[in-house]
Amino acid sequence: MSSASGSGARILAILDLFSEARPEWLPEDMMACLGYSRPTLYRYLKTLKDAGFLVSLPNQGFTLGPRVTELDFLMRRSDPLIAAAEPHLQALAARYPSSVFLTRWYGRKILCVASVVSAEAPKSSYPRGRPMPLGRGAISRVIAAALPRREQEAFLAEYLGDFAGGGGGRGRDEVRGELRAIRREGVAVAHGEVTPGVVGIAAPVLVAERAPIAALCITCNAAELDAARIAEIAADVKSSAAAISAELSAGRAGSEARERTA
Amino acid sequence: MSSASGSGARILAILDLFSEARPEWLPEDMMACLGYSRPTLYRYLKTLKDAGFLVSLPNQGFTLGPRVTELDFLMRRSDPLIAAAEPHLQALAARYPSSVFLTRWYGRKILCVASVVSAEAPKSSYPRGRPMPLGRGAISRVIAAALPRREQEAFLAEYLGDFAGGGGGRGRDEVRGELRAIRREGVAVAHGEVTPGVVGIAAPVLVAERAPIAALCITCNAAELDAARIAEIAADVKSSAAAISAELSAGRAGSEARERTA
DNA sequence: TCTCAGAATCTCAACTATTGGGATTCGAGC
DNA sequence: GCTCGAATCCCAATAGTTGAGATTCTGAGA
Repeated sequence: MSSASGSGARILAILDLFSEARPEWLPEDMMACLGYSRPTLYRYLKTLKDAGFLVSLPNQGFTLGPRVTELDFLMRRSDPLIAAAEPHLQALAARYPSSVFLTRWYGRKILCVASVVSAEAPKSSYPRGRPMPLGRGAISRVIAAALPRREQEAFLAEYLGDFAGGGGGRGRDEVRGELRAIRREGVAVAHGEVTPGVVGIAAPVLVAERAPIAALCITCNAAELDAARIAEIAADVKSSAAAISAELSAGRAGSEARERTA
Repeated sequence: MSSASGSGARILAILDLFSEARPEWLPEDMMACLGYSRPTLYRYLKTLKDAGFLVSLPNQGFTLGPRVTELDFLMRRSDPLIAAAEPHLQALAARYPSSVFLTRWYGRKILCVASVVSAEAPKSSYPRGRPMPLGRGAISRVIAAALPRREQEAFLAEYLGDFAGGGGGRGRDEVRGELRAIRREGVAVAHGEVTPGVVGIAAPVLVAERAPIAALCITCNAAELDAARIAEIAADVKSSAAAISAELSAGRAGSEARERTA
C-alpha cells in the first residue's frame, strides 16, 4: 500500500504492521519484518510516539496510540457528509426495522463511516471503520454504476468476476447494461449477496451530480419484505441520498466561500 | 507536539493542521503555514495520500482520509482495555441512570475511549475520541492520585492551580494529602466540577498494580442522589475498575505467551 | 472537440539530513 | 551494588532529500 519510497513512507509503513491479529509489536520483530536497522527503527518509533500514533508499553511492545482516535473523532465531527447524512440515517432506521449505513468510496475501498441499527437482530454488523466487500452487494453496484466511464472500466476490469458471478457468468457488456439501468434508476437492490436472507438497497451520494463519493444503504430481513415494500423503501432511500447530495453541494459552496475570505 | 526534527516529523506535522475549525486545506495555505517548498509539500502530501491518511478532493483541498478511520476501528477491536471494560460499562449503565466512560491516560492527555449512556438527558457528552479536561474532575483526580511520585510531582507542577482552584486556593501539601486519601480510597467523587449539577465518580485502572493507564468514570444527575447512594455507586465503580485491572493483567500475560511462541 | 489556465508532477545537480556500526547509558531485576 | 538487556548516543560516510525551474496533466469554457 505505502509503495512510495522515502523515509516518510517507511515510517508510515510501521503502522501497516498493526492488524487485528497482531495489535502489539516488539521492536525486534519490527526490525525483522521491515528490515530497518536498530537505530533507524528506534528513531522512526520515536517520531511516531512523539506524534501520538504509537504508544509503548514499557518493555512490552508498541500499540497504536491516541492520535489515531483523536483524528477519527475529528473526522466524525467535521465530515460534512456525515453531518448531512445523520438525520436521514436516523429517519430511515426509524421508519423500517433495519440497519442503515453510510459508506464512503475511497478510490479503492468502501468503508462504513456511519451506521444506525433499528432491527432487533441485525444479521450483519458494520460499525464505522469496517471495510465493506468490494464487488458484491448493492453498494458496490450502485457506486460502480455512478462512476464516470473511465473509472468504471478500471473497476470492471478488476471486479467483473464478482459482478458476473452473482448472475452466473455474464459477460462484460451484459454487466455494463445492468449498471446503466441502475444508474437510470438511481437505486440498486441486492438479494442476499453479502449476507444470506438480507436484502440490501443502496443509492449513491453524488458530488456535483457526477462523481459518487458515498452510498446510502439499508439492509432488511428478506422474510419481512414483499416486492411492493421493497419498491417503497427503494424510493425512500433514493430520495434520502438525493437530499444528502443536495445538502452537501450547498454546504461545500459555503465552505469554499469561507476559505476564500479567510 | 511533533517537535522532533526530521522529515518524518515534518510529514506528520501536516496532519496537525487539521482541526474542527479547519478540516479542509489547500496546498497553497499549507505552504504558507508550514513553510515547505512546493515540490516538497506535494511529495509529502503524496506520501500521506498513498498511505490513505489524506484524501484530495480534486482542486478543492485535502481532508483526513480513511486510513485514520480504519486504524481507529482496529484499535477499538483489538484494545484489550476496551474488551475488558465493555461489560462493566454496560452493567454500570444498566444499574444506574447515568453516563459511564472509560478514559485513557496518555502521559499528557485524557481521552475518552468508550462510553455508554443510560440517562435520558445526559448533561455532558463525551463520545470516543474527545479529549477530557485535564486538572478538573474526578478522573483527573483519581489518575493524579495513582501516579508514581515522580510523575505526580510533574503533574502537580502543571495543574496544581486547577486542583487548588476547586477548593479555594489550597497549597500543594494540602492537595498532596487529598490525593493520598484518594489513593487509599481507590475512588474519587467530584461534585459539579466539570458540569454543574453532575456528580462524577471515578476509579483508576492500574497495570501491574502500579501505573494508572485509564479511569472508569460514571456521571449522574446530582439531584437524584444522596450520600448513601453515592457511596453505593462509588463502591461499585471501584470494584468494577479493580476487576478490569485484574482481567487486563491476566490477558496481558496470555498475549505475551502467545507472542513468544509465534 | 479544442484551447487555455492553473494545478500537480518531473528533472537534476547541490547538499544536507539520514543512516548504521559500535560504544554508551539507562533501567529493571536479582 | 551488580548484571543483563533494552534504548539511546556518537560520528563519519553516503544515500536520500531538497528546491528552482521546466514540463505535463487535468478540468473548465468556448
